[in-house]
Amino acid sequence: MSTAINVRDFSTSLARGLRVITAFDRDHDEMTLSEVSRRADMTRAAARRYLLTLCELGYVTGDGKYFRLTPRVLELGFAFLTSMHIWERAQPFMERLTEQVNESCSISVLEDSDIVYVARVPTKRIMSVALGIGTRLPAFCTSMGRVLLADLRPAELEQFFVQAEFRPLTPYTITDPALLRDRIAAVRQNGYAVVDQELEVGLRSIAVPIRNQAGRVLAAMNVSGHASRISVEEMQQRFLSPLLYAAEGIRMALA
Amino acid sequence: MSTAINVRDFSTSLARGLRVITAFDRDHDEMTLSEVSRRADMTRAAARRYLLTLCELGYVTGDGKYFRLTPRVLELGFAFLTSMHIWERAQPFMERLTEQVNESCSISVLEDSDIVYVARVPTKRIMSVALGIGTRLPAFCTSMGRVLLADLRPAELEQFFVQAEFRPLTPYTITDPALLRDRIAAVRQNGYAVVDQELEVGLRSIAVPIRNQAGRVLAAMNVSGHASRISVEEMQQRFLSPLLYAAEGIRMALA
DNA sequence: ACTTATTGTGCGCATAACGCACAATGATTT
DNA sequence: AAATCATTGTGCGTTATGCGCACAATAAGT
Repeated sequence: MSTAINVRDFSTSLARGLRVITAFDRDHDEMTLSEVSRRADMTRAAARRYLLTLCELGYVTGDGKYFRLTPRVLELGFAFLTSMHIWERAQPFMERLTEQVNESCSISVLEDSDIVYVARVPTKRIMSVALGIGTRLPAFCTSMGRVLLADLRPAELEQFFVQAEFRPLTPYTITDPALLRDRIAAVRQNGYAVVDQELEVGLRSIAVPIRNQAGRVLAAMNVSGHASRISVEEMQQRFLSPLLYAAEGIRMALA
Repeated sequence: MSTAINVRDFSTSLARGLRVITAFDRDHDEMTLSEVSRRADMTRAAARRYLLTLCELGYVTGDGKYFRLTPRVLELGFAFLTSMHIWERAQPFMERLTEQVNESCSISVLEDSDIVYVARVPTKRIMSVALGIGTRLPAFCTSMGRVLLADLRPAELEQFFVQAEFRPLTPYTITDPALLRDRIAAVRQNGYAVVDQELEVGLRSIAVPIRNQAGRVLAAMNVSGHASRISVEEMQQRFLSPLLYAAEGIRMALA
């Protein structure tokens, strides 16, 4: 996030209104006025005005007691997704790769200390969309995350180590900062990353960078599979070349 | 949209701030301050304050000249998507149906005069997510739309005919209101809808309702295919039973 | 170097949005 | 049925938020 802006340039009403939208989630898909005011941390009267405003604009609907979001809020996020149309060009390369290796394939970008999925081609097993585009995962223990971290400038990488939390997600998760730095340095050296069951037991993945013409890393692309089906060695031997080949194709397609 | 609210309950700052977000789209994924102020229809100073506020909150980023949305705006839309988790339970039925009929399958709800996709299982040909959840299509010329319209109460249906525009999308699109009413009545009678190339030349689809325990229609589910591969008669003979069967399974799963 | 376009920003001003408090309504308990 | 409790609706006085202007600074184009 940028350095704090001049307080007179900050719109508290917009910020509070957005807090009302984000007060809704999976476990609070419908809420009363009082619930919204508690979760959004504002008075009932303020919450009421924002809810009525969002109703008027079509983003929220109410039945006299409960409020809920409408599909129209997707437009707010879609404004971002449609701006990500660049990755549509990656689609054919990812589909071909998925057919070749018979595993899922994803592309993500780095945001704060997370990766965010911007494209995905699953294997035949179909996933719901909520697990696709927009998904955030911690960068430190994902193969795509390590690829993206490896391309950060030294000051950026320092900032990452200052703000990220390295909570173990499995018994295999590397959380020691010194060891993480070593892994990231190795990725910088090797040009790819393999992560073995650090995010989720049973999940292995290998990732490579997608670069622009100037050589700077735009995104990372991975292929992932189940530990029961593929070893780390097999993953490197079978997947690295097709991944690099697909990344090169994408690089040229984006030019 | 609800009747207009008391002007003192309406937050113009929130409304304007949201206009800034929706000023971004596929063709305007990055914009200067002046472009944003033109597209959001506000002064440069106002646009600037909202952009700085959105930067501070992490929804927008800027490089000193161009502003662009960040993946964080997906959270605004995801607040809705995660509230749609109910349809995750439909997923297994849809997957089975897709395997059975070898065509794409979707579920949608009605909003204003459009349908909005809330679940989708494509065939082996993978689609990018932007064409999935959240997609809006006109209700009047889609099979799912006609199913949903058929369940509207008379006053609601009248409201629909008042506000919707029936623009022809193909030479086959039915736009005559009287004929549309007949089709909707037939759907009410038959319990399903077939639409043949009215939305898109070459596209045929058949849809059935998904009802709750009280019998009210919650959503519609369809299977669609290409006119070159399947006739209308075949669609009815081969797809109607599996569709009804899957809808019944979903109804019981949602109970 | 000059011109044009765009951006940054301080500031006076008007009103948008604030929270309070009380009435109304609905749900729960006795 | 009555009492109690919780929640919601809303008018209103107050003030701080957000407004647009205008001018300086910067960038781009000729």
